[in-house]
Amino acid sequence: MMSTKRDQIIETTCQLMEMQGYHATGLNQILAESGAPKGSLYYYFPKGKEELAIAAVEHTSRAIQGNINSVLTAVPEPAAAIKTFLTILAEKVAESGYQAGGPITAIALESASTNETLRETCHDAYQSWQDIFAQKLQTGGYSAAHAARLATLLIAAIEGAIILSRSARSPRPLQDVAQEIDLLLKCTHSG
Amino acid sequence: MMSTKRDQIIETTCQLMEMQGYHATGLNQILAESGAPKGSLYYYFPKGKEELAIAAVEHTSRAIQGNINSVLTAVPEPAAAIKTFLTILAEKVAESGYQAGGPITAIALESASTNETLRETCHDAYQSWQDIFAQKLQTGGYSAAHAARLATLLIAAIEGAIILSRSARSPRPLQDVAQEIDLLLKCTHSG
DNA sequence: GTCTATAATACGATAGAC
DNA sequence: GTCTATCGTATTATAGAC
Repeated sequence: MMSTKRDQIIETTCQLMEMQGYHATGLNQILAESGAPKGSLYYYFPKGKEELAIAAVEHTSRAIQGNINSVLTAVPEPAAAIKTFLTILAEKVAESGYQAGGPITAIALESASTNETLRETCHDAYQSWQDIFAQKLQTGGYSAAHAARLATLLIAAIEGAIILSRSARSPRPLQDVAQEIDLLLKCTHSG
Repeated sequence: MMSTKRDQIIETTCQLMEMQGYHATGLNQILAESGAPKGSLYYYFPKGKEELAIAAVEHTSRAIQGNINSVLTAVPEPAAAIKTFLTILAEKVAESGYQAGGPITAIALESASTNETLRETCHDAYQSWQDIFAQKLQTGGYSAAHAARLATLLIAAIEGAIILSRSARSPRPLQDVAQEIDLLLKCTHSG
């Protein structure tokens, strides 16, 4: 059977690392908030904190893939679909009290120069999201190369705007980015 | 006299937090690499790690303000100036072995939900860079409001692209973002 | 499989000699 | 002002009962 306690530990890890980052989040804190004892943690994740963080990144990556897919399939036109996605994202971040944004960016930054395994796991997550956006943009008439570049800008702008909105405690950066991205997509349509 | 040892401590802090983030960087490591003893650190920064991190963020903020200003004053046309800035940035990040990118983003993420003082210090840094870009864009014919939105996108895209390039260990994300931003600025020129 | 107690180590911060 | 030794408390990880 699929262990529910394992999932609880992973989700708690996601929440805490989202707010505090990788190194600031202690195993004891994860255990306390998830209600699991230390023995369980090392039973499910024998390699300890790194293995747990990898599971958290992969869990978040899949969840966001689902979010992106559901919006992009619901709205046919690429520019409108991306605008919708960004609008929803801005609302989610604001509603969370500017704590949402996912644990991946924090983990990516803290591990980029110090932990190859975590770095690659984060890179894979970004790549998976970019691929989804790039494929959608191609249906709007962009070449494969141009769609890939636009998707990269999109991921970069989203990650950056989340950081700016959290630092400013304001939805404005996310909203401004949404508006300018929309402008870019309309300008370069089938370019 | 202006203490050189104080500056050494600050610069070492910038370098280490740039690679590892705030919580992963220990005071002992900063002391070891800067050659300063623990007593000196608490003499110059009586409030400890937080005060030191604030000094590091402000130091980096001013340095980057200088970088932006020097490029934007050297190149008259806004779109060309921004393209030049992004190209230089991509080279710097690659040359550093994908370790550069500044300590601010890592500190911003780790402190956004847990430390108001650090959060505001990071926000001020982002705001100062945005203001410089926005002012330059206004000279290119954009309205104040549109210039501000574009500058926000610019900062967001740059911060995000640095994270993507570091995670991918490739200059491509930064280069792709530079190209698409250039396209956007040419599309919407005096729009 | 599940849990507790504890080991080994690193942290930030402080006290006090010089 | 400059430095060292140390305190108290976190951390990750492990050992071993049940």
